Amino acid sequence: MLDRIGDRWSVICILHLGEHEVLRFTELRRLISGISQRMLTVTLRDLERDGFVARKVKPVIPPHVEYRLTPLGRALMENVRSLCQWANDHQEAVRRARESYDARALQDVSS
Amino acid sequence: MLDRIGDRWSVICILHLGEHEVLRFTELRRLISGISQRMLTVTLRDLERDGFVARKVKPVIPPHVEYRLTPLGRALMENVRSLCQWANDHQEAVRRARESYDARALQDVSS
DNA sequence: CAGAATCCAGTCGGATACTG
DNA sequence: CAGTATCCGACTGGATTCTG
Repeated sequence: MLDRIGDRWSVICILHLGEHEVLRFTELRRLISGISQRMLTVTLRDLERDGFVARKVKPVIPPHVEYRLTPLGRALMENVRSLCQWANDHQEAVRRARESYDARALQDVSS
Repeated sequence: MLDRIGDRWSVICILHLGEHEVLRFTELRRLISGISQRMLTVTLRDLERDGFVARKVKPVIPPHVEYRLTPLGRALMENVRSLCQWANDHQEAVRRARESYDARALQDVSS
């Protein structure tokens, strides 16, 4: 299951669905700028398969498909969100660590 | 930073370092059966670069290198562990969701 | 012991074109 | 609108070999 958490697009999808209750395919596509429609399709199918997202098709023309989090998906979203929150709070520390590491690496090369 | 959380080997490394305080390269390698020495090297260097892991080299022959979590790394580990805990608690639900999805998918094909 | 370097097969994901 | 299908370049990570 950690695969899904480790997947960039899955996380972003879940986060957006967490703030919007229900979203159509194209709405999600617009929210997640940069995602290809192929990856959105694949990601949503995987999330649906795992029981995190519910997909409802309204049989009209043109097609109308809604996505929303299941209770399980909402629970996952809470966890993911708090992890993202933590990541956000400490990203500055990581940035500094990287800078100092890279600086040391440069030193080691020149010596 | 979510890259690191999403990386399978990073998560496993962090978890092991969370229960062992300090580990040598080969000890980690043995604990994480299945990892190649290349990926262990790469993973540890990335974790060190991000400031999650401290690497201490004792200049003896043969080499003796120790890895341990930094305070930042320990904080990350707590988060990761609770997420893994959640994942574990709900993996059965996911398994069922997948089964029912796959069953439905088969139906749809045959109809 | 703890890596570094190289090679290479497999996978991922973007771009594009087509459809009910 | 909401996909599916195909092609293909890029990156990933394992296996292997070599080193202080």
